[in-house]
Parts: sequence; C-alpha cells; structure tokens
Amino acid sequence: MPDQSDLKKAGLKVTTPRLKILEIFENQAQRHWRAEEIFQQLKTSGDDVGLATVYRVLTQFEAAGLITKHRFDEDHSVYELDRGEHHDHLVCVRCNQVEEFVDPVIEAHQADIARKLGFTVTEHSLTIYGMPDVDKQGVCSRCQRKVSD
Amino acid sequence: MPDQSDLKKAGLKVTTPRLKILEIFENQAQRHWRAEEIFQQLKTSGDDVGLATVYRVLTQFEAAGLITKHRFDEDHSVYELDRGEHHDHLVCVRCNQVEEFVDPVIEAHQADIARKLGFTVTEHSLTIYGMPDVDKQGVCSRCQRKVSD
DNA sequence: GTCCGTGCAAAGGATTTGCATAATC
DNA sequence: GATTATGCAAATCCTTTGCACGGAC
Repeated sequence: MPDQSDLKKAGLKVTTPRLKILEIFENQAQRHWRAEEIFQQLKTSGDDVGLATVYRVLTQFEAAGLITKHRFDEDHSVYELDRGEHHDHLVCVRCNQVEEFVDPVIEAHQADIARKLGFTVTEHSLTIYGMPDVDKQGVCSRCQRKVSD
Repeated sequence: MPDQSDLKKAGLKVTTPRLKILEIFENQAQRHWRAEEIFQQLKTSGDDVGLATVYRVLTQFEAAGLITKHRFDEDHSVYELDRGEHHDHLVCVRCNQVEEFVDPVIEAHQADIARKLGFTVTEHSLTIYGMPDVDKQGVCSRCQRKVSD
C-alpha cells in the first residue's frame, strides 16, 4: 500500500482506484504507462477499476502534478511519475522501449533560440526515435530481439 | 495552377483534388495546415472536395515525401510542405503561430546521446512551446494580441 | 474501356461524459 | 449525511474505410 499522503497533499480524496493506480507508478519497474495498460494491470491484480476511471484518475494526477503525459506515437498517450527532474526521451523504433536523458547543452540552446525568436520557453518536448545497434550475432543490444524480426 | 509534374514525379495521377491541395501548400503564406483547414479553404475557393479525400490526399502526399506531418497538440495533426531542409518548431502558446528553426549544436548533441545509449537516430521531434515577449503597451510582439486576452 | 480516385455515409479507436449508485470524510 | 467518486454505456472527435459512381490515361 503506497502513501495516502501523496494523494492528500495533491488535494485528492483517498479512494481505492487512486491508490492502486499510484501504486503502479511507484512500485513497478515500468515507467511509462498507457491508460489501457494500467487498466489491464489492475485487472490482473484483481483490482477491477473501470477504464473510464483510469482515464479520470490519470487526468487528475496530471493536473495535480503527480504524473506527466507524453505522446510518443500517434495513437496513444503515455504517463509517467513526475519525479521532479526534467528529462527528454529516446524511443526504440524496434521495441518501443523508452530511454531517458538530459542534455544541459540542448536545454541551454533551446532557451537561446526561444529568446532570439522573442519567446520564453514554457515547455518543450524532445523525442529521439532510434534504431538500436546490434551485436555480432545480429541481436539487438537493447531489446534482445533478432534484427531479422 | 501548380505543376502537374510534382504530382507525376511522386507517382500520383493528376486529379483536381490533388492539384488544389498541393496548390494550397505551395501558394499560401500559411505553412502548417490541419486537414479541416484545407477542407474549409477549398470550400471557400469554390473547390468542393470531400473531407475524406483531403485526408487521403494528405496521407498520399506524406508517403510520397511531398509533405511532412506534425502533432503540436493533442487533438490535431498538421502538415507542411517538405522543402528538403530539416527544422524544428517553436509554437506560440498564445496564438499557436509556428516558428521554425535549426540548431546544429542541438542536432549534433542528439546524435551523440543516441550513440551513447546504443542507438542511431532515425528521426526526432523537438517542439518548444513559448510565451511571447510583450512590448511596453502589453501587446504580444508576435501575435499582436493584448496580454490580458 | 480499365483502373484509380472521389464522395458520402458509416465505421473505428482513443478518450470523455451523463447518470444512478456507492464510497469518502 | 453531504459531497465527491465510480461504473457502465453512450457520446465525442479526429481519422479511416466501404462502396458505387465518375474521371484520368
């Protein structure tokens, strides 16, 4: 059971769906979740929560600053726990695994560019899509799949 | 009337909807278009083209490399003519105007980051969302709106 | 004339919303 | 006990698709 305090601090009433969903973000190794994946994960754990509720809770969590929302592909939004530290993403085009990174030089340049154009950065989104390098056996070093897949 | 050659080179049969849509991208000052906007623009010009056809033509143009597709906000895709030169975008959070820019340092750093993580960049998407600076009268210097709007 | 393209309406898929019931504080 | 949350089903919104007709080559 995760802290109820996180929810209370966020001004959210403590309910089972909210606790269970927060627990998934806090305790699972997987960082980026789609609404449908959370829905399935809950079902697997025997905690039946309606899909509509999953969406509502995710929206509330985002508004409360507990999680952030990304859009790596056209069709789905993914959410991840907001640990306070900004970072950008690299998405593997073969297995969709997501790597995180921060580059101070890129950050600084973005601010410069905005300033020159007459803006102040309020937000930015940088996603690199990458093909994983392969080892001698022709196996993807990141997702462990054969390249011929 | 724009060149039919651009369409033929792309392997597309020359039809009125395709010509008219290509003409919008080539001859209008506005660079980024949503499907619905193109649909309305055509209707205004008296060239009635079905919305489904607009979507189909945009998809074909993208596959042919004539245009590229972006997703600056959750709800809509926008398309722009592919002029061959890669660039990133800065979107004004007040008026949604889109500025384009290229930064060689950012480009180089992205490649470095990917390499260190074991990937080769296949594509990337960088969008900065910015608040426009205002002049002494409190008017947005870019979109010309009052800040109180 | 054949084949591809278009228009219209219906279908799709992710996400949201209305409403009656159930839970929190 | 009053208010807010949940579940379910229906509704939305952008985008895609099926099908019969019309146009390009």
